[in-house]
Amino acid sequence: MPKVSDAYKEKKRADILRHALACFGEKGFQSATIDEIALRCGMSKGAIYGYFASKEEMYIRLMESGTEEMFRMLRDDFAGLPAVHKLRTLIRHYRNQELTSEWVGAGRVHMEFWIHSARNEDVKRVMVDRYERFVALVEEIVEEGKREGVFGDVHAREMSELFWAMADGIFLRITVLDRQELYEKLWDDAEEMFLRTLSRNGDGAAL
Amino acid sequence: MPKVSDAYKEKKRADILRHALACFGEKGFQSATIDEIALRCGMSKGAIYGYFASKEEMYIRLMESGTEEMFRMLRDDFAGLPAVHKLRTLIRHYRNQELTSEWVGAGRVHMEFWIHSARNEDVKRVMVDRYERFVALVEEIVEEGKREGVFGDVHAREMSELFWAMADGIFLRITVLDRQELYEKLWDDAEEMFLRTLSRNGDGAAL
Amino acid sequence: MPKVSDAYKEKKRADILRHALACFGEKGFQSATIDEIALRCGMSKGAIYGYFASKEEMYIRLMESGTEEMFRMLRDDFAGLPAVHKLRTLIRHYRNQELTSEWVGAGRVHMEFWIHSARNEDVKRVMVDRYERFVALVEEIVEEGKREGVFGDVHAREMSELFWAMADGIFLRITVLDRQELYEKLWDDAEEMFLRTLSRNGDGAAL
Amino acid sequence: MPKVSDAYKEKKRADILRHALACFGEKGFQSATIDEIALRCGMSKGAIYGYFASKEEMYIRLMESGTEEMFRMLRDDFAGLPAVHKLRTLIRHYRNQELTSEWVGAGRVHMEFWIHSARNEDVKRVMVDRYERFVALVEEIVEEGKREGVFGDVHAREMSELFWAMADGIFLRITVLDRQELYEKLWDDAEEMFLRTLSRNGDGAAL
DNA sequence: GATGAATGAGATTTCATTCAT
DNA sequence: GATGAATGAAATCTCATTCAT
Repeated sequence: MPKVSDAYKEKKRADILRHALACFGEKGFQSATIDEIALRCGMSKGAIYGYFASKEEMYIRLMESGTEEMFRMLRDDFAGLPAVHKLRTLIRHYRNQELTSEWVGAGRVHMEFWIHSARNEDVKRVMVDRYERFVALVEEIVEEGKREGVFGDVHAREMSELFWAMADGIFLRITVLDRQELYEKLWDDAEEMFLRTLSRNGDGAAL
Repeated sequence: MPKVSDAYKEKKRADILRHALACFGEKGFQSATIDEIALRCGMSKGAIYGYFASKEEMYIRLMESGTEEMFRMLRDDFAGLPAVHKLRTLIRHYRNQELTSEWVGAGRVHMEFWIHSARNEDVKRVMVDRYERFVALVEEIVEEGKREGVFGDVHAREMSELFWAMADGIFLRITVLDRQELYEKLWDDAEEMFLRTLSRNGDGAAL
Repeated sequence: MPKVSDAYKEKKRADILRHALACFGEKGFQSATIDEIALRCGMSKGAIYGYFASKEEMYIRLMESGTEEMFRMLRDDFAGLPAVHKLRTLIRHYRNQELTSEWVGAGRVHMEFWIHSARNEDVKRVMVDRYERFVALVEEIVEEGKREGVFGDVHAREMSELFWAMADGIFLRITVLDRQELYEKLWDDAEEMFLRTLSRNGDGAAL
Repeated sequence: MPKVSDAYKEKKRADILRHALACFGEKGFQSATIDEIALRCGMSKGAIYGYFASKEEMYIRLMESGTEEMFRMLRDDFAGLPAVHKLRTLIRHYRNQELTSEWVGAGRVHMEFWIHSARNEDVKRVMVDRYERFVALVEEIVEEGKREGVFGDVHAREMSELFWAMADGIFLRITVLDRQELYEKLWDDAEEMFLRTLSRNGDGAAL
């Protein structure tokens, strides 16, 4: 078995992370045990430790992973769109997400990260770095809209922060309530509210 | 014929909860230990168990507590105000909150409740009950504003849900980032955005 | 059971240390397990940790303990004796020690401390402090003998260091070989060799 | 018809042992890991197991090794010398040893052997065999000195045992204290003390 | 009623050894 | 023959909860 390719190892790491995410989603970071993750992976506990130095490291890698592909995907979808449609694309990406148990579980883990990061500098650093990128994404779109003349004279950075606060607030509730129709409505209302606020004359008419 | 009066016991329970909140805020529910809480209370571990059957029960009681006085306080402040000012009062109540470590800690515990409640039916029931009241509060204000003719034809229930999502989103970030000036700006922007969305003609001018 | 006297706790600590010493003696520090110590003590693992923060701490306390009573005992036996007889008393104290398995085990632990202390600063500090006292003891006796005119112009400090090196060397072998008659002979020869070296005219005749 | 010559294998074994010695010296037998040794050797773990059946076996072979060349070297240096000078040569061989970290590390391993051997019959057998040779070496020199008429009527075997006890005692302390000047002084004093004890008239004058 | 010593089930992590490739 | 991924049996330490005093 040894002398495996890097690709194999990378696949294995991703595999473990996938199962770990499921466990963390179901039980929470603290309550999920390595035994359980190993069981789900069909590996021994020791093997897990060959890929990750600690449960904490798995947690952190989990947070880092997925960001890249998410951004790549958005970049593709955004290509050539005006600011308003970029925002709508982003919002609908979330809005149309089906609330599978995997996705809700992942959302819970994501929420837990925020809490956890408040108490752990390593996690915090990763989390803040990651969020800086998300904030920058929307901030740039808003600036773009301002240049295009469709958005009014808003403070792009603050608007972005508010956007993500709203998004996290929606995730937070849905994580518990798990109601698809509420989720969609919240995003629809949020979309309207947010775009109206950004729009030049404040009524969002032209959008 | 109990040795201590019920009032005394109630005071003691509140006392324990206060200290427990501080511990949970600092370390998180799982990491905070009974030993630590007992130490802070200046009581023995055994004594704590005379008031609460388990750590989990303390957690749940904590979630319940505080709501009543919060509502009482708001009811007093709201007396006789038109809907718009009720909302502004509510928002400013949060906005003007100083980010002391106690308050931020309590915020973290609040966030943790949401996560925790997703995985525990007992906690969930309490949490959902509690949130129902908060949602109803803003829902009623919105309905009132509609009757007053200052709010447009919005869906009061959804608006209220969105409001609290936004609020929780703000708390979530601030719980980690702990930046007073960001906190205030987010609330200021949220206030404007939310009231504009509610206002009759959509530009918030009259508000 | 709680609210026990300090004396009770102290007795318990000593009890645990006694059993730990036996385990360490038999298996060595690393191989001895907390489970085993607990079993021998007739306590639970958790109870042990109520008295000592870690296996390492037990080890260190073990090293500290016993020194005091040893010194007290020697001080009593030494009272009023001339330097030569103090030394002879000290040497015979060791020489006449019966090589019970407890004593040999304790000796092994003592030897292990030296090794361990080379690699661990905390242990080293305790060990060096302790040894400084032993070295000072013999150094003072030698100085006393010089003032009495029975010891020649030797370097008291070095002689003391050499004495204890010799002692440790004897313990080291006996710890493995476990032969009472060899042990006694080694001490007899050591006594003669050492006192001859210290004596004024170098032949030890007057001693 | 093996692919590699026996000589190659032997060299490889020696190579591994050399690196293992360094690891054991630094961390101790138990704490040193096979991973670490393999890393240092620039080999895989599996390869190591091709040369030694277990970590324990490496330890034992390590104990055996080195003795032969040490004895050969001494035999050469001793050639034609009278007993007293043989002893002085031996003592100075140690005394002039520079306390490099390798040497001190090796000393620690040597000390650990003693402890370890007390608890493991296999190790003990090897250790006792080895030490029998060292004791015999000095014993023979003492007998030789007695025949030459320069040593008094001492018990050669006991003197030899005492000599090595003293030597080990010195190594034990130096292994921890790591002070070159103390090391040299201890050996100088030991040399004088020991030779005086052996000398015919007990004052070592003629030596 | 209060106390805090004791319990004991588990959690994370380590590592010598094996063996499929 | 070499490799190093995988195993799995420990080992240390934690802590909510109980209950004798």
